[in-house]
Amino acid sequence: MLFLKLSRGNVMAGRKRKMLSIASAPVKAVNKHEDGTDLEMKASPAKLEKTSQCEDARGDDTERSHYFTKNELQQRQREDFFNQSCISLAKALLGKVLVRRCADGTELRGRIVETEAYPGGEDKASHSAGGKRTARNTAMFMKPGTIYVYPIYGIYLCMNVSSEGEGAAVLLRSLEPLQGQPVMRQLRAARRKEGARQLKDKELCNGPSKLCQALDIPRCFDRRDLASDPEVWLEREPNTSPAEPHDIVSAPRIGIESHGEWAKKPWRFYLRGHSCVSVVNKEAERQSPCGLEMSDLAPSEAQSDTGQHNVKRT
DNA sequence: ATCGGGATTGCCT
DNA sequence: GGCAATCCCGATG
Repeated sequence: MLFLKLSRGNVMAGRKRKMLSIASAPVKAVNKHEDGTDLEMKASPAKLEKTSQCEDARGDDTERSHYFTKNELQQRQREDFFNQSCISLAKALLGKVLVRRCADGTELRGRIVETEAYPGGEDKASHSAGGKRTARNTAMFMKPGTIYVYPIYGIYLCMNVSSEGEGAAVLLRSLEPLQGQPVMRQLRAARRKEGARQLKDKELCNGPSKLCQALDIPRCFDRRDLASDPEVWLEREPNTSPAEPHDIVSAPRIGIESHGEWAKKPWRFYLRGHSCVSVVNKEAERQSPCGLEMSDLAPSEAQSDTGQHNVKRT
């Protein structure tokens, strides 16, 4: 197999991470409140540094190479992709695949099916409203493609990708699981009541904090570069075309009701009819074009959903 | 130093 | 559909 050498974590770095991982791992492989994710959430900063996923694979110059396969280089989204306006990027991300390479080499993949644009500036709903820059939201002001991870409600995380524009970023809201579903299910189950029913595939990543759990995205990924990081990146699927406008529903963003007129901006985007979307907005779907002319629909159909589920785009 | 709220989720009725 | 969980961050004094 052809390997191309770039700068970032090599084999030795990987081994070192794995050993540290074992050293800090709980005795039971998967135990509620003792898995790595939980540890990450509750650990003090000093303790946090010892978890494998939070060890900075970029820190040590002597262990700083990573071998990307030719395939990886062809499909990985490079930095110019992220350099577009916030709303444009939010739509362009739909259909792209988020990849997470875990410390043990396991790769988890999910297709992005729902996003929200937070352009910043006047937008009161954004963490960067009014150009406000804080320790938390610094990543929103960094170069397009920078990951912004923030904690919410004390117990969850949300992942964003910065775009062009001061303080602008796109929230990732839902993924369609493509690879590593058993691992995702394990990561998600660790936070749930013992003995709870098994989650369906479409429930693994259908929410902003769910996808962070399922892909093991920790807080310390904040400010990393999605275009060059060895542990997380974005791919386009081969032989697929971008989502057509009629495949994309735009609706008001979720959970920001208190922000008045800004809550009404239709800056949530999702793939029409996709079963992994977290919240379907029938009103918005009725209003936006959907490929079929309204005159093609019987009156009863025009008022209900289109019957599409799990739409697979070509 | 203290205080209030949050780009959510899961469980319960 | 209601509501508790849970804590970091930013605002305020």
